[in-house]
Amino acid sequence: MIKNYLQWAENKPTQKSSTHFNQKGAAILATDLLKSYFEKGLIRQARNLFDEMPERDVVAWTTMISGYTYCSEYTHAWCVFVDMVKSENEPPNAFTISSVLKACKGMKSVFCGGLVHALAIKRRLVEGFIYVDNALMDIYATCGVSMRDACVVFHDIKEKNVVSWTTLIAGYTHRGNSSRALQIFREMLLEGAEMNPHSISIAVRACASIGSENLGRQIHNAVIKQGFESDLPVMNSILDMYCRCGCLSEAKKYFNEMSEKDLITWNTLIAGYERSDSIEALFIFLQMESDGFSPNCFTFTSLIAACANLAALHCGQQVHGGIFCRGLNGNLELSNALIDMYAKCGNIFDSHKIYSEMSCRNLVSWTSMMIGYGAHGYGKEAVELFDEMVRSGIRPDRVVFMAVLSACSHAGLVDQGLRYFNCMMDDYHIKPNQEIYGCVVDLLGRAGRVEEAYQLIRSMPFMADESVWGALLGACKAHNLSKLGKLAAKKALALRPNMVETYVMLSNIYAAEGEWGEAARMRKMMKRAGCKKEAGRSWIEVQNQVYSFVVGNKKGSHIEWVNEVLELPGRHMKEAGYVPELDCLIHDQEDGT
DNA sequence: ATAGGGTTAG
Repeated sequence: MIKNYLQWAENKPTQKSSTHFNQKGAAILATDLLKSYFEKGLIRQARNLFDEMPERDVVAWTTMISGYTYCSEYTHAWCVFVDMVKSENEPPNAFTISSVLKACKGMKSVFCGGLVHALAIKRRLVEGFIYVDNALMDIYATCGVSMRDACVVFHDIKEKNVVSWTTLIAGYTHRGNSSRALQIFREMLLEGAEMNPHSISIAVRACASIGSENLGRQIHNAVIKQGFESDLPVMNSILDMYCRCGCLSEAKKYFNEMSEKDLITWNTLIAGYERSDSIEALFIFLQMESDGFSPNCFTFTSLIAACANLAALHCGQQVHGGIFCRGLNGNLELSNALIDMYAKCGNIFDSHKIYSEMSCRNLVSWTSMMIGYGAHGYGKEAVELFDEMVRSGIRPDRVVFMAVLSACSHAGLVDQGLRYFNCMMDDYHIKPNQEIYGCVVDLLGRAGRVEEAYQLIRSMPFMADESVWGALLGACKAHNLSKLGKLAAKKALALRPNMVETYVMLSNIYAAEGEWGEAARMRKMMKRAGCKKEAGRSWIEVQNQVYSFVVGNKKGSHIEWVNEVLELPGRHMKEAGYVPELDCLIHDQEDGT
């Protein structure tokens, strides 16, 4: 190996005029070669060369550490650093420290980061060595328990630069504290630090995650003014911001104007459309493929979610096939999306199959499976899964409590559900939000414990919103409690006067009591509030086509045989002795919906 | 000759 590089070195003209190699020149050339080996992914060759080098100076050691890190071999990088410190010949310099800190970040080891920090203090390589200070901030911000240590380092930096600010902002954003991140972004501008593409893209991401369209637009204007429109990460984050703020047509406009696009650009737009127009998301994917891009895990996750939203089982299965072909089926997020898709398409067994074949799971995996079970009426299974999850050492969050509570509600496991509600507050100190209260009201209400549900609302530490009152209203309607029902409906309407369902329900309560005048008055109020009831729409997939239909749908090319299919469950229900309860039907409006 | 922060997935 060493012969190789000497041969190579001899053929390469040196910048220096010296005609022969001294040791120093050879070492420099060896380090050069070391670097280019890593850049080509030739890790083995780099290691052999390093092992054969007679003199290894601090630069060579540092090149090894950053080379391994470049190739994502973080543990190897760390081992080189340990060997270097042990050998005591070449003490690490600021370059070494910042390189090895990046390796610590790759290992997600704040412990190793702390050791390096201690060594850096001992060798007086902190405060004033901006690369070291910024790298320290970065490891504490990304891997620390909180932002505290990162802040301590930040405040001790006398001359902060854009990188210091950006690292701090990114730390808060990635931890989900985007408003703090944006505060710091403002502070940065006030202190006179100039924004650059890096700081802009993280600030825009923060805007996107809290839906701050206003600030997002301001930053977009600044981007145009300063000519950063050609920077891909910047434009991708702006695209994402418009998507998350619900400005899809604008997002598409800027997408079309982009001269250069990468896979992330396409993925961002597909994910944006998936949330509100899943069919369009699938069309954009087809365009993406004809543009020569191949899908990755991110693309597939959005496509699977789109199929889930559309309840398009066949399409979802085809996408699943594509995932398999590319060997992407081990991806955690993708598996989570598949669990959800199969459950939403009515195929709970395939959902469970994906779940059970996963080699590692996160909170989302468990939650998706529980939501699936709950929606299919498998309350007991959801409850068992929840207990198993807690036993396996995963700490539940509000979303998974929501999943298990809603499963209990649908399966009529009232006391079980109430136990989880109390456990959430007492053992995990999670404060219930509107959604959780709504779920518990629903849980009590379905079981006929409507008075208890009302008392729960009265005991809430904040004002119940229209969805909580709506849950109570539903319970009142199911159990014919007209007095409390009227109260719930009025409360809900006071909070959201344009909720059609509430008017219809209230009107129906009056109608059921024979108070036709009041019932008609509600209808008029509803018209005045300018709202119209969306017809309840159902859909069915037959032979790779999704058909949607409403009650009383008569014309259409395919509706006749869809109706035929639909008669089957009706017949089964009749055979089982089911008698429809006619006074529960929502009274039709004049326009026939 | 060796070191930096940014974009997509519930």
